[in-house]
Amino acid sequence: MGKKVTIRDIAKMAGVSVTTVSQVLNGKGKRFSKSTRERIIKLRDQYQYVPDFHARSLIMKENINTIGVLVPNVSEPFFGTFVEGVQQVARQEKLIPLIFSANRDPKLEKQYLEQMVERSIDGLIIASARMTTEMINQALINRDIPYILFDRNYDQEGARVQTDDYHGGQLAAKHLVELGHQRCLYLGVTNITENFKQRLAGFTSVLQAHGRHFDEASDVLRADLSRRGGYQAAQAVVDSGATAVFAANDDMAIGLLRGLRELKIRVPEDISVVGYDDIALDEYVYPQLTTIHQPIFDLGIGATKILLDRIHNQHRDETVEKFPVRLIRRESTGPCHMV
Amino acid sequence: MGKKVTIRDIAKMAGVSVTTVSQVLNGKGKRFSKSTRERIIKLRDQYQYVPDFHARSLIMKENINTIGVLVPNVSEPFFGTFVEGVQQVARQEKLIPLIFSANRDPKLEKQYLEQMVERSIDGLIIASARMTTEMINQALINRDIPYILFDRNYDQEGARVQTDDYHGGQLAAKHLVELGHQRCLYLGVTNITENFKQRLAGFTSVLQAHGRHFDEASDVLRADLSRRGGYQAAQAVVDSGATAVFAANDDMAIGLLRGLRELKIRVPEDISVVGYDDIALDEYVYPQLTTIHQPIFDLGIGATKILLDRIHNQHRDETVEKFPVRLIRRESTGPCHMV
DNA sequence: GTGAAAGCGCTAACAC
DNA sequence: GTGTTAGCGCTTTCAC
Repeated sequence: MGKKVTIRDIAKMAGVSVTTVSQVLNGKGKRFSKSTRERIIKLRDQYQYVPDFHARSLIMKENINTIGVLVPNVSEPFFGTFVEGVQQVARQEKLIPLIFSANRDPKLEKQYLEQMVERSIDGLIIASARMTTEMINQALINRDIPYILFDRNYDQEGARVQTDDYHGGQLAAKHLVELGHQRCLYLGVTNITENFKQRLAGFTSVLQAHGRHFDEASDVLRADLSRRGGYQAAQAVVDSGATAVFAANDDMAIGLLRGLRELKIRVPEDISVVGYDDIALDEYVYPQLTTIHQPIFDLGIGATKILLDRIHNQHRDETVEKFPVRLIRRESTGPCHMV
Repeated sequence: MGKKVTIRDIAKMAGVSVTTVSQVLNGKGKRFSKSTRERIIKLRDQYQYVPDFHARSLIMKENINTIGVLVPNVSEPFFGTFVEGVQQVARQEKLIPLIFSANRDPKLEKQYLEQMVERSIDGLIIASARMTTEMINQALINRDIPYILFDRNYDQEGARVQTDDYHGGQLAAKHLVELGHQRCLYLGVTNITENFKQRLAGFTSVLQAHGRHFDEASDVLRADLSRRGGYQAAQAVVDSGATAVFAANDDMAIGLLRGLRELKIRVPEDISVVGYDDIALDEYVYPQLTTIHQPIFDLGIGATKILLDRIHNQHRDETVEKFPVRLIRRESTGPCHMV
């Protein structure tokens, strides 16, 4: 316990200068005698000397091998899986991922962002629907830190990984139309971020193309983007008389499933439910959830790889990497049984 | 974009010395004239000057207001909720929580730990069943960093938050005995960590006290500590002929629920299932899971508060704070229907 | 082969 | 009221 051993301590004990120790320990000590080198190495091991991180980064300015990851909430399965993808690449590349979970609080997000910048991270992955590019740049204080955006507005600039939400919405609608449903509902938030808007737009377009009536005023149910939100919306869903619901994400859908069950509504016999994301949980709820699959884990991997590329190659272009979505049919959807 | 503005730049522009700037910006500038102070503040805002973190911590050595949180896996609901508890306190206390998710990989855990130490965090919360106190101390390189243990072996030293796992096991057994079950199974890992051992011991003790036959060789089913593990164990559970199962945690129980459903076994009519933890999901699965409640969120809060106390007051005692567990009866358990 | 010296950006005694 | 100076622990030129 106690005083930290510094490079000077080692130098003194080895009877050499700090320069020598520094050089040797950084693999630049070819010019020193073998005996000196060995003496220093031995001392380092013996005293468990580790160079001070701050002193080091004060000089070196880069190559810290740290990336920051800002997500709304790690405890949501969606972001949890995303973070796992990031971590997988991080492990391979010997990167340290600093995870920040900002609880969708813009002020906190900004604060965390500033913290990361101060701590001289090499790059950033930002999954926040709330922050505008402007806010991000401001927090980055014009420092030249590469970052990748994820799960956010389309209308912003910046490199990012993205899935085709519009197509996802289309897939959901097509599936329900094929099952014969006449009246379909969208359950979710309508205007918060572009990705949700896109899902809804894709959904609407297919519905209308098949002659279904759908307008936002009557066929969109707003609810909190959470299991609880979906749960609480169950009664409204039933009251609407619709036979199918497309939920903005799986969490809502799972909540809705519970709500419907408690109201003695059978899924899919009475009402079909489609979710969005394909979180790991979907197979464990009852009935198993039909959903639009997003490759969440791969998105984490992809985002990290792109980031690394930008860190090392100083790309200034705004790559947009698209990942495919697809329908996963499980048990929560079925043919329309309305007479 | 580009050069970072330093304290010297500000000083030059304000026509004062760096000391003046430093003092003013750190709220220690009472002795300076108002005009000087205002000039400096204005310049800082204008150029968005932020003191360099590393330069700062090189001198200050503490009061960085950062704590490290090491968990096996943020994407597991249990740890996700725990981390949320930590974050709540962190927000209130203006602490920055650095979250590390080490995927139960001891080497990674050690590496992350070292990283945290280097980055001069003020304290640590370690949730790892794998690391021994010795390993932790080694990674901490004898630096005097306060840390709190969570969800791990009892037989280690160190301050920690803890729940009474033995009692939890007892509660589960008592519940099943009261429902008339004769043959009960324990599904889980048997000997990895003390908390699981305790659950099993408590469970066993009550069963035997009530004259039930229970021995580890035949009545303990081993499976992976995950939803998948529970799922895969379903057939074995059925084959055993038992009418009730106590799963080591909720994730396993939820997996088991799915497995039993697919095997057309009714829960709770044919088999009762009790989980452990009371993760938020329990109310959303079908049937809703009867479980032993651990105050996960509160444990996060508690751990953080104790840590803060230790950071500020330099306690050297090894506080062990106990949190209560209780049975939450839901739908997955019922009277034994065996003839 | 080795080391002295400069300096990264900042804070804090201690002068003036 | 304000500035000088001395580091924090480290890396890196450059001289010997």
